[in-house]
Amino acid sequence: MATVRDVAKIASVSTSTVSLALSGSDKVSAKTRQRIWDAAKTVGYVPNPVAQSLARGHSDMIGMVIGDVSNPFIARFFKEVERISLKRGHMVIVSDTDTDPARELGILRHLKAQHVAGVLFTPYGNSPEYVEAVQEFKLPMVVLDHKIGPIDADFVATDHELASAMLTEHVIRLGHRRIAHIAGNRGLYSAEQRLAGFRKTIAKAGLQVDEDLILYGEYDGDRAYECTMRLLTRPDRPTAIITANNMMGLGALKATMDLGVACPDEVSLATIDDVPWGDVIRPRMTMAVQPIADIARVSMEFLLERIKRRNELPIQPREHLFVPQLVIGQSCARLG
Amino acid sequence: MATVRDVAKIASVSTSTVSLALSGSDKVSAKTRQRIWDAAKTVGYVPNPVAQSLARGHSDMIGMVIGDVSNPFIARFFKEVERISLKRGHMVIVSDTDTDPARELGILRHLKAQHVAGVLFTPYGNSPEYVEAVQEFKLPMVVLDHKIGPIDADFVATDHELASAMLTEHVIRLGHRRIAHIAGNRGLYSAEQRLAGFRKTIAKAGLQVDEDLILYGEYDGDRAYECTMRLLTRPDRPTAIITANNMMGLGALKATMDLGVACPDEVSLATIDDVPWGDVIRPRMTMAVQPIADIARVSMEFLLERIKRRNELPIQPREHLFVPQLVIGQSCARLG
DNA sequence: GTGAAAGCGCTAACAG
DNA sequence: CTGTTAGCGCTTTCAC
Repeated sequence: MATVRDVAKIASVSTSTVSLALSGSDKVSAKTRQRIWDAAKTVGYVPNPVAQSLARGHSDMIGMVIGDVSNPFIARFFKEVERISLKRGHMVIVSDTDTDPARELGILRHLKAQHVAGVLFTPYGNSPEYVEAVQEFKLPMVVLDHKIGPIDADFVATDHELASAMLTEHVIRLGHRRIAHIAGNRGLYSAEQRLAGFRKTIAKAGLQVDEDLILYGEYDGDRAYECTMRLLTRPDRPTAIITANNMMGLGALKATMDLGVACPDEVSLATIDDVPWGDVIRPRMTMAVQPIADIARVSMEFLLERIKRRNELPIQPREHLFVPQLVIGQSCARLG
Repeated sequence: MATVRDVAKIASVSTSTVSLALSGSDKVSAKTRQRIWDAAKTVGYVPNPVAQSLARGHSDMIGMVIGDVSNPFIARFFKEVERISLKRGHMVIVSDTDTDPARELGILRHLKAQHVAGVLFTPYGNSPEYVEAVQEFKLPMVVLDHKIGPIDADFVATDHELASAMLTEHVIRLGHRRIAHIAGNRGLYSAEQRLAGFRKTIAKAGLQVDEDLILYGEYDGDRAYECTMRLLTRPDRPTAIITANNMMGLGALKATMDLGVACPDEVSLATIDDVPWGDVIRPRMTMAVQPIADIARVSMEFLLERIKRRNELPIQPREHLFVPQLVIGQSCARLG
């Protein structure tokens, strides 16, 4: 492996000049720079990122801390992030935490030790201690989906409240009055926001929110299956169910299938998030789809900006919310 | 951030002793070791992995180069690998290459520059130059799924030939005679192996292999959709189709749905790999499921072993094949 | 058993 | 503009 010294020798300059030249500094004359560039090429010099990290105090890696990659929504998000990162010269270290706040903190500690350049983070905790612990890392950070804080980080997400409002409005306009909501994790920002969108839309339509029709499914397919079973076996069962994410949407659908309750004839279903393999799932789900590529793009924009300015004073936290797209399927029927 | 020097000072020893003690060497007396351990604890010392990497010449990161995380099979595999890695003190850098051999080589180069401890690699190339390039990295490596070589790496996979043989045997026993196979990427080890299993089983049953019923779907849902459309619109269409992976299985299923050809009444479908969200997909697919956790466990075992022995002479390449599990669904009907 | 010293490969003041 | 000089934090012979 060729080192800066080898290049320096060949180009007859010092190592520091090599370093400067290769990092594209204009403090090196164009001709020396070219000479150095050529020298580097002939010896096949490739900078050692580990040494760079040590000397600079930070690496060029980006950490990504997520809840569950096996959710296709998240997997696709990761792919986008990686594509962008690589193009900008960053590798990404993903860590799947199974939505466990303790693991998240552990991973963050590891990433901090690795001196990563920055972190894309989907937090699942929200206790004051947790938030403080996150803040303490003082890493360039963009928080996704679940706003916590106040912390020194940007926030990017879909407009959760809007997403569920869109779906709720849709089923109300189809004539539904008894509408249930299977929410995410109790207390989690996105879950409560989505629930709020549901409530407000129901209220706005002059309807009464039936608290018994609101269940927490923890963003988990199996839990949503259970919730749906409870809902569908009630004497006064709802005519429509809105689930707060894709896994829960499928869990709910499975419950209707197992129970033999026809969807959409007997119960309408609508969900936030794109449904994986929606093509072969019948009925086709009506859903509020999050713009994955856009979210990834803006998140990375924010993060790279923060990385660039890492030595400046704390940057004013920015926030960007995206409007989901309402995709009409065959899972909602007109009522009455 | 506390450094070895801080610890050394407090424990009144030299930095080298600290280093030795903390790495659990028995060249340090038990009492000094304890003293150092205490000192480290009081100053909150955490070793800097970047500095360790530079000094040692390799980091404690493990690279994972895969084709497509958005395939749930791969996502789950990643989760297993990460869980094991973390437990053993390794972080993992995943890279999704979209099955592009050129990108794979690029990623491998990056990982090499990062001096990762080792790599888990699913290669999609197979040209001699490609194989040589891979070999040149001389990284502790475990190759998954697609055997290439000969190279100095272990190989772990499901017994591809067996997987398709199991499915083929199954449909033959159900009375099918005109059986089609939608294979993976032409020339790719796993694809050809799976195809071979198909051929051999057909032949063994005394049937004729109809070459027109073998199509390459490139492990891609959309391509498999196209292949299935071709197959189902033939005058002498097959009564059963075996697909070489989950995405293609779903692609085929979608084609039957779109075409209105009833599965399994008019055509039977069976696939290798677990089908994501199989619970809500009707009919339930008959499939040969790969033991993900086992594959992950053995891969990591092999890799960690190679990492440990990284300074010894080339290790005899090992190989481990797993037997898939045949899961009977409702997608295959008895014929005649 | 423990310490001194020499790096790993690169960066970044600070001179010149 | 370019070179000198210190490190970044840790590991690892090699003496003692």
